[in-house]
Amino acid sequence: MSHESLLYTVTQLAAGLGITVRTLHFYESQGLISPQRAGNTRVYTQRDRARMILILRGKRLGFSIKEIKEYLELYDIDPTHAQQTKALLKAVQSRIHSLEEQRLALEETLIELREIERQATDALKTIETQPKAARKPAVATK
DNA sequence: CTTCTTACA
DNA sequence: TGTAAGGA
Repeated sequence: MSHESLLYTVTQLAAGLGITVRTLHFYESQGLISPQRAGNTRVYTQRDRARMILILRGKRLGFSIKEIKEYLELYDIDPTHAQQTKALLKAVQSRIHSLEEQRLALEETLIELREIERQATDALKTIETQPKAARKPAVATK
């Protein structure tokens, strides 16, 4: 396994992943990655890079740092990846369910807003149609 | 100039 | 996560 030695500096890895150095420091502070150190300077390995790719995907799909961290921890131990795969499936199904609930709530909100929009539009149409003489100002004109 | 930590937004 | 600050 001689390919496990490709190393990166913070700047290189950040650029390669399309993120900032600050982001790498952030995930490290959250315990999701733990790069080696050459003195006090961080040295990232291929493994760190692979983990970051998983982290970024998890974030993109809406998972919390905690959830992503738990998944990565399982990924480390269980070699067969059986346990983490089951956990992943569960988390993914949960996320799908959550998003579907949000979609339902969103659709109901849109229905209500469109109803209000319709009523307001009708009300204005009625008002604008009335002759000026028929309108009664709420406040007397100076 | 690059990197690191700490802290606040 | 961005940004700023201060040190190595």
